[in-house]
Amino acid sequence: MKDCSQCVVRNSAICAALMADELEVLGQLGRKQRVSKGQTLVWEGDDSIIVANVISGILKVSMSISDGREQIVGVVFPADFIGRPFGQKSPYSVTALSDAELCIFSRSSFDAFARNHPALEHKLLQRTLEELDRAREWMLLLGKKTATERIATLLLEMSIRLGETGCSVEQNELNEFALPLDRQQMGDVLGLTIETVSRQLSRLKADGVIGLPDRRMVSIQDRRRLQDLSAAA
Amino acid sequence: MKDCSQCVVRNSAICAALMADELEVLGQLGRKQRVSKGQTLVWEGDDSIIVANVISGILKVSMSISDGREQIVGVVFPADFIGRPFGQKSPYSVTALSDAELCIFSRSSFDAFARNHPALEHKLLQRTLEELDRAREWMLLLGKKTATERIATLLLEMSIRLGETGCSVEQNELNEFALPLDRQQMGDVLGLTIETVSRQLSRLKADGVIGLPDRRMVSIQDRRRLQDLSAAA
DNA sequence: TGGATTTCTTGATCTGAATCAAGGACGATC
DNA sequence: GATCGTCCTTGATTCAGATCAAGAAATCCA
Repeated sequence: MKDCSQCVVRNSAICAALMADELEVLGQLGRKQRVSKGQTLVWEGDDSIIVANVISGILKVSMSISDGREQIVGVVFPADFIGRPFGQKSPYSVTALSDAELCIFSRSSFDAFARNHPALEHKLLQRTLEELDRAREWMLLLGKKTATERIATLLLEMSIRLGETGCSVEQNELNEFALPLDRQQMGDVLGLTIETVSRQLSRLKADGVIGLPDRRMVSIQDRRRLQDLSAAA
Repeated sequence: MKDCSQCVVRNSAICAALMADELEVLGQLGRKQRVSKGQTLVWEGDDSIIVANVISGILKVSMSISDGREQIVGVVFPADFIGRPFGQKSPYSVTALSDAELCIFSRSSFDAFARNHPALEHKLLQRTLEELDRAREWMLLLGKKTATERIATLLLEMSIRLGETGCSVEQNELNEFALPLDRQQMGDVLGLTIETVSRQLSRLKADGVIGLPDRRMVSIQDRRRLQDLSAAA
């Protein structure tokens, strides 16, 4: 890698744990790579060869059953970490939902570097704990929420996560944003079919809770109502 | 704590990362405590005050919606770690499903100790990554599997996790075991109602796939068939 | 510019699991 | 060993969301 110090996610990715000199060493291990929309970086069940930081773009983490049923188990944003460190196999696939830029490491070299840099491992631990919290929150959604509640929860979550800028501190909930997911993918995140997703969105629009300027764009018109509908704890 | 070196989970809990002298220091920070079945140690939304290692017994990790709907998002076994380190609030509750023995630490003192003991944090990271894998596996179950598939998956998972003895290496799948969950709790893990759980179990029994000697006991009579029914990847 | 393709919406119908409603079996207590 | 309370099973019915089936609206590209 040329120059990590100039990286846009330098202060928000796990690299923020490192001093300039350490960062340079890590930089030697990684390479910047562009991936295009639809490309799969890691395949479920394969050996865990690579891990990466996301510089730009959005990716999905998914698991599936042999007959083709697929569940999206995570959506990854810039500054997030992807891949399965410290494990032989990757239990899930990682696929780009948009064109994306990554900073890729071989898992083995990343593992070795991390083991010698406790501050980096600490950041990774914090991120993994947050990811686990999010996964469990989603288990509640998948196990117990109705279709309307699921859609409302997803829209609010997206408005928050898309609003977290690279500058980690600032975070503003967006009231208008482009969904990084198509209808099918929304269904795969929510455990619903594409038709149910479409119907629920139409109803929220008809009720004046949201606007749908075009296929991908959502505007939140009544956030309070959306929050009530989301059945938050 | 009196003597960690004699602890039954000394070599399988995260403490296995520590040398004898470090273990003694950690031991000073913790206290052994018995909790009885039904007792809740951590409440969803409260400040994260304590973390603990499980010495014996089984506990549940759960999240709920204000109207009372509850999802069990984790089942915790001996040698596992509970609580939310490095975070202000606990997003979930932890409740004993059986009488249990714990080795409890105040979160702040545990956090401080862990930050100075990278090997311990590394173990914790590994465990958290495994827990995340399990949570995602369960998201697939909750989002995409049928009632029969869910029950089959749970029975197989229980036969494996209950078969992991304290001596981390050895692990044998049990063909007869006592469920640590009642029917309602099975429903809360699987995103099903108690009636559906009961019906599915009755059907598996009628089909000769399992036996149900009494309320809590399960015997697996045709593991291959149960595996097929579980819709594993 | 105009078809072809993909993606999304809407309607009609079906179905798996939820809900409603009894009973039955077990364990505890006296 | 009768009585109570809890937990579990089974049956009848309902319903939310899946499935099946067209169309409509974007997007692609030739």
